[in-house]
Amino acid sequence: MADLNSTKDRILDEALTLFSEKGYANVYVGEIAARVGIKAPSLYKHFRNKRAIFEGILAEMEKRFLEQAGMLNISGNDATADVARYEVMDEDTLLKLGTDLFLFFLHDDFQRRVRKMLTIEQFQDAELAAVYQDQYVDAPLNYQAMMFGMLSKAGILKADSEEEVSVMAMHFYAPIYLLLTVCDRDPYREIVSLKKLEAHIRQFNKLYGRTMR
Amino acid sequence: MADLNSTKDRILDEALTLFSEKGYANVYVGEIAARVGIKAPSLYKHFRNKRAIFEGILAEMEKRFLEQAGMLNISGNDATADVARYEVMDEDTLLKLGTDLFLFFLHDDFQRRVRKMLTIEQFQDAELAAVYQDQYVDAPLNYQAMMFGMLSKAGILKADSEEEVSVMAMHFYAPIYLLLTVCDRDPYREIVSLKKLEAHIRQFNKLYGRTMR
DNA sequence: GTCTATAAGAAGATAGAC
DNA sequence: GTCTATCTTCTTATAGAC
Repeated sequence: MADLNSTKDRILDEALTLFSEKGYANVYVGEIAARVGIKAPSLYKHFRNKRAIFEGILAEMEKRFLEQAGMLNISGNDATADVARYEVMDEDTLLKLGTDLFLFFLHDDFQRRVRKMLTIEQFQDAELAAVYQDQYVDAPLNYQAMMFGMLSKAGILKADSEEEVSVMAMHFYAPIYLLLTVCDRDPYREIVSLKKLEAHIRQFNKLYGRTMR
Repeated sequence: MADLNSTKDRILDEALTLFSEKGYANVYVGEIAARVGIKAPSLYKHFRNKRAIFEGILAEMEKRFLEQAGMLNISGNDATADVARYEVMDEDTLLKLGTDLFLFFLHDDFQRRVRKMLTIEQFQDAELAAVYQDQYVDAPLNYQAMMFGMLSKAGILKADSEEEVSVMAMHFYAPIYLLLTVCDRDPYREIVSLKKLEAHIRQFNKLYGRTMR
């Protein structure tokens, strides 16, 4: 899917779009083919069967998720550098952090389609559920907890224990997650959701920020 | 579905179970029939077609949701009575409130299956998305906001404005929602999630409770 | 209301020409 | 690698006996 000029990648791309809108079972191979501009039987020169297309999408997904996690780790492993980076954390920086996370998940085309597809297909198979769990729950919570842990050690946020930090991460991320699912369901709610997101983060900062206590 | 002795209601019940596990398109009428203990053609004496079974479930759903909303309104309309009820609100009462909400959504068999079915089918049709939005986002948030508004007027919780109350409701409910979707995806995470829920509510109380400030 | 038999059609997949 | 023609299977739904 990296190169949308190759037919194989265009198949994956169109299939992902359709799967994310209608679910795997409601998409017919002829539909995918039509969007690519070929006939159904030609698909079988690129993929063994319909299932293989789905698995091709999962493979691409895994590849991109790993790249993404790698990026997080690079910034996350060097605690000293990170503390330095976040030392200047104020309300507007926190707001930007949350909004960026939200908008990346919401607007990145690949992210959006994969998330919707996994939402539909998550109950088919434990592996899909695990991918969803990791990507949209555990990884963001762990990342936020790591960051807030450093911020609280640096005296910027107020937390008395490791557990408080992990709850703090949930308090920061759960509203982002909720608003994300709201916008996936109804894109017209995006503007209202962005306002709610901002109100959430400002109040989060008021509740947890050292300067306010 | 009220009377599970009638074949018609047993069809709705088994269909809901299957739709919530595999999605509408992956369930065959013969499968539903087999669970009820009849053959596929016999189904058509009770429902015009497969779609009518799905719509029968939606009708039952709407009926139960309305009953449920009625119950909330009864307690919600009389503000004086509610303030009196919540005046003794302390951390343990708040904890029970949140846990009850969580466990009702999670364990009530009808709720659980309907929520999973709507999760799978939400992108098929704007009406299904709207039902989901109302039942699992807007209604709980409005209810919590109403309650926290009263509690803050009564001086039990700390909020300076209407908007703060609505953010407070999101801070209370969003983690509940997130943990709910986690448990739907993987029931083995229920025990851990209940612990996280408790930690969340205690910290919420610490952040927003008047007594702590 | 339930059954068996069967029609009708949809959808995945293959064969083989170009 | 793409096409047309076709096969096969699966699934919904109907007909008509009991």
